[in-house]
Amino acid sequence: MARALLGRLLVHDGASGQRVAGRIVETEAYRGSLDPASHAYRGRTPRTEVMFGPAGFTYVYFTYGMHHCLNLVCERGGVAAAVLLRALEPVEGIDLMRSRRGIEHRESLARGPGCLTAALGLTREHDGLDLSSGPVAVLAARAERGGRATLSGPRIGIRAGLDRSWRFWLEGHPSVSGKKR
DNA sequence: GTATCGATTAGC
DNA sequence: CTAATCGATACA
Repeated sequence: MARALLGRLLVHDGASGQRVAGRIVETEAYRGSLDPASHAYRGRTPRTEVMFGPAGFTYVYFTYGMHHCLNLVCERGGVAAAVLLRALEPVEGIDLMRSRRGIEHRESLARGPGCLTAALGLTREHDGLDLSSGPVAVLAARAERGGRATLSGPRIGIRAGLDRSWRFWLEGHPSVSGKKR
């Protein structure tokens, strides 16, 4: 699922009326009860409730006292699975992303999960939104891969579950985070 | 109630 | 390598 989700993410900004969008170039899969690295590993909590619901909703969490991360919920109700969006190549609304991030370099605007939400203007207010009817939407487009291969490897920033290659990224893409591109 | 620890990032 | 910074969670 995380591999298949490489496509385009769209976010409509209610306040400004502007739209920001980017190609999804890096993702990670988290699989609830099967996955010691998942927030849902130890069962339902208020924060992870949305992951136990049906696919097609956002899960946005706050971490390290300063960053937000965006996930897309997968699988049927009762099965807690989600895909963390780690990086985008900015395509639309680039100037808005620049002003939000306070940097110029396009490839770095949404490079890393915390930078991605900052560039898109996403916070806990965007948790639990329906991808089919809200301001956050996804277009699955094979053409978005631009001929690059999809590589996989261990997820970043976790201590448990390092044995699984559940991080996926477009080979050599300049907007991919981490050491391995 | 209290303690611990992050699915991170920027900076030295 | 480390500081920043605070909510979610586990445990008493």
